[in-house]
Amino acid sequence: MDPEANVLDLNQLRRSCSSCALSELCLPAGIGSDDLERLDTAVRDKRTLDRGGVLYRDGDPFEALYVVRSGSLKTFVQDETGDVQVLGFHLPGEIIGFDALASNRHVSQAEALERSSICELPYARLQQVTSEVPALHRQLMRVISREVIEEHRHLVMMGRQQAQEQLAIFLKGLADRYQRLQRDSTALTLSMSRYDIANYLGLVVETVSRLFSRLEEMGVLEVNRKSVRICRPDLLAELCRSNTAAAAKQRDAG
Amino acid sequence: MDPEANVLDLNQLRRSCSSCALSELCLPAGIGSDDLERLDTAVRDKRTLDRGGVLYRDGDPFEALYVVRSGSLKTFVQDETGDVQVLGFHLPGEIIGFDALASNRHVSQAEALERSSICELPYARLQQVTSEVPALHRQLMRVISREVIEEHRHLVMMGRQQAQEQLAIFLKGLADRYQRLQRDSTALTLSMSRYDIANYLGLVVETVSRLFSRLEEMGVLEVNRKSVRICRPDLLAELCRSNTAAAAKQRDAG
DNA sequence: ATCCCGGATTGACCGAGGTCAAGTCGAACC
DNA sequence: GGTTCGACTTGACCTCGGTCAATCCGGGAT
Repeated sequence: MDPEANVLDLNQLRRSCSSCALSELCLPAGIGSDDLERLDTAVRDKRTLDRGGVLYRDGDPFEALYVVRSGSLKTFVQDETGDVQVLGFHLPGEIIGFDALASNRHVSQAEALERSSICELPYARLQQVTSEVPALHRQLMRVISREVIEEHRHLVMMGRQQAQEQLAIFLKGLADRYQRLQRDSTALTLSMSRYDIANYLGLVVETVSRLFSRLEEMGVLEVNRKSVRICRPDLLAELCRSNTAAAAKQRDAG
Repeated sequence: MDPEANVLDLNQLRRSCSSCALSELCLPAGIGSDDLERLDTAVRDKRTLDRGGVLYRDGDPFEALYVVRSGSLKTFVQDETGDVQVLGFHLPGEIIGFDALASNRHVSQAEALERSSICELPYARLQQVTSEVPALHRQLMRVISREVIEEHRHLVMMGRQQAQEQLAIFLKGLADRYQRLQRDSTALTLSMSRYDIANYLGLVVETVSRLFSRLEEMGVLEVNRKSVRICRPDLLAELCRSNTAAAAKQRDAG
């Protein structure tokens, strides 16, 4: 927009999408390097949030989409009685804020679980760029669609699984995302509280606590406060679908 | 916009978006009449499905988005063990098929609950039109976002509510959608089976059956097979949030 | 008209997970 | 270094909803 600002951008953007370690996981995935430079112009800046810091809250006007650059966040909805449902936990490379597209207001809240840094994509600019770069448009749709599918997974987990399977699936899911981030997928650091986990799974905190203990007794995990070592990934994977056979008699609903 | 053109459109496009009774609920909502004509060119044709007919199944290549024109469908995922989770029920004006945007394959199945007719929007064509009509692009994003929000509602319902509240919310939701369709919102016709309802809510049929009976005893409903009369909409609304107070102690998760 | 079958209802019983209460532990703060 | 506070764990008990089984009922086929 402002030519002067553009020059500055080029300096600032040295460490931007084009060179970001997350570019293969984030919006740029599958985008050519020239188009990538265009995308860079849509990234306003990086925000930093401390633990508990709020990125957006319910009712906030829609201004931007956000990419987690480092750290982690939770998103949740809260009804008039104050009752909370955690919708998801978000690791680097993941994009949040889509809930506001429908009504131009956020209908959920995003909160940092630890010190986190965020890339902000002002929607007006992003829209302009996507209209110029069809590949980016497609990619954006793909990312939203992934969000829809992720929620399907969440729904299946809550609706059909036993508590123990739910926790196993949750941990396995985290481990898989660690792997995509090139982290050691057997050494998880749970930035969220037990309350958050329980709420996310539709359980109470006592149940989650007991399940961690049980999985430890079974030799699947070693748990120490927020750090979880997956000693037996094979067993964990096994637990993700045991008992499903029993539940399968509800099959072919209708 | 141009009143003259409107008259012409109505003649030319008798059976198309421009004259469709659903246009205010469907993709065209908020689109000018000239752009609407463009949208019409993206609608391939109408398909008709009988009860049990499959619109798309898990693994099918992504070809189109679909608008329910009449009748109703359910969407669901099915895991390798055959275990099903119903994701939603879809009434006229609602758009389905977004799950395939991520990977160009559907990851769920859509099945007619009764004889239904469907508008097919081939995605290649739709994409071309949306790239020419920014308003339509926005509208499409808005519709997907609504899908995300709808799934939030589903998640909250499954995660936090008692069985009776769940059923109340389900029925209230249906009634609200009936109202948008200008139908009598106190006389529901449940095109889905009790199994489908139970599965959707994460319950078993017996529980759903008992709850219908209980709500009937309470004077809230009159139930006769698939037809449900809501005698006391006020009570039904009340039931949607009672007991939430008790659950609210899990508040502020974390 | 009768049979049959699948969806739906109802009852008796049971168990996974919620509730309530009593600790334990670690980290932050004087 | 002790105190405090909140997150977490563990145990005892209870309840809601699941399980199993016995009908009921209506619609379609013979």
